[in-house]
Amino acid sequence: MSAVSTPESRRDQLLAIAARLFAEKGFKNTTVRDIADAAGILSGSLYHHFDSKESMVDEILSTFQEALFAQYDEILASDEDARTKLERAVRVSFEAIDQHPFEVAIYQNEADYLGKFDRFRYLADRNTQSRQVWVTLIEEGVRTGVLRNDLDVTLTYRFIRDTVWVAVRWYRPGRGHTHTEVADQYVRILLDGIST
Amino acid sequence: MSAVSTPESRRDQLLAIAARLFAEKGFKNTTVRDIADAAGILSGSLYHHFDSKESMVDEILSTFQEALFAQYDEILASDEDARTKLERAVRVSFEAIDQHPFEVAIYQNEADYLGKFDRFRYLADRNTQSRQVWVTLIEEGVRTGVLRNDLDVTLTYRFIRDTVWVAVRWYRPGRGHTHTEVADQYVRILLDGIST
DNA sequence: GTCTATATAGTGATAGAC
DNA sequence: GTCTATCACTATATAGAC
Repeated sequence: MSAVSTPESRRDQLLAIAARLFAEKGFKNTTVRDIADAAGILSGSLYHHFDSKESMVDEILSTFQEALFAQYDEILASDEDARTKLERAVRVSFEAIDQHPFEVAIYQNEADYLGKFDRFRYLADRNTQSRQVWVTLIEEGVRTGVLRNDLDVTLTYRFIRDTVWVAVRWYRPGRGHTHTEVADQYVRILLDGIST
Repeated sequence: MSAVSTPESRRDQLLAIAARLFAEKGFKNTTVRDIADAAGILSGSLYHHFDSKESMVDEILSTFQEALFAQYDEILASDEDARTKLERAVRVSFEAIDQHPFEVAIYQNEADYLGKFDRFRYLADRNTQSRQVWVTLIEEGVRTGVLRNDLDVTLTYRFIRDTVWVAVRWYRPGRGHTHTEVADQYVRILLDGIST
């Protein structure tokens, strides 16, 4: 069992199945029986692996976010110019949509609602952290003169954040454009606009 | 069915309450008891006004979409230049977010899932119609030289559509910016980009 | 137009056998 | 690791009284 080829544990298989269903139908619309059916077992058997349905979505979201924010931290800490860092942050996000579409979709669709409960408080915290990442990069860009100085920073932050993540609604890995091509176009529009 | 000047019917009051809850908590997360509680009645009493919870969201969405698409049709039919029409379409959308935030939020959050059921097939039809509106305007812009001719039309359509509607996630009427100010900034970024 | 009372079905979760 | 069997609870919806 080498590190690279270790077969996915049963637990991880079940989590992957649940993630797909949560993303496609929504957390509340997905029953534990749906998950068990898709896995070819009975619903009671799921509770050998997980405490609750809530635990499943919790593990899916927290695992994904940990990996994503490690990437943002790396970019923030780098000594590249602001425009490059902003571009990299956008590209990392599109890569996440490509490689973890279900996790991104679940976060986009459920975080607002789930974040209200104590157990999912970390979702709101991550949201704040994400805001800091983007705002830092935008302010640095304005300060160093690579971005327009008449930008409303908060509005621009929301524009970028939403613009990037909302692509999870239509982007499908391996269909049409690659995530790199999509990121190219998005960065181009974002930086230079669509007009002549 | 009520005339323009008559006070809001009980039915409309209940629909407004349901719309707020569906937008805030999601359709599935909102129970008929939640709606009845918020209205100060018991859940059974709701069924004097509506067939089902599904009928409620159906009426909310179809009524809203009818009004919205009438506005798009008017823009498409006008003889202004492509850039003006595109701007107007963006502004009409932000106005909808301002005046019907709950309806827009419900559509954004639930249309993908609901659209799979026969009863809500019109949601998918409206989606196609919306695509035609934006693509028509973009292609006219490229043809008349007011938009860059290296744009991927489909990608640009998705960019604009998503960019506009996703604002419903954070925009709150009467707080911070007006919908006109937000539209100004969005149009500016969309057309000219954020870089110097 | 609302309430009382209740039918009916679904849904998350548990205990113990295999 | 999964199944059998089932519990407790929640949810939509109905019928008839007021």
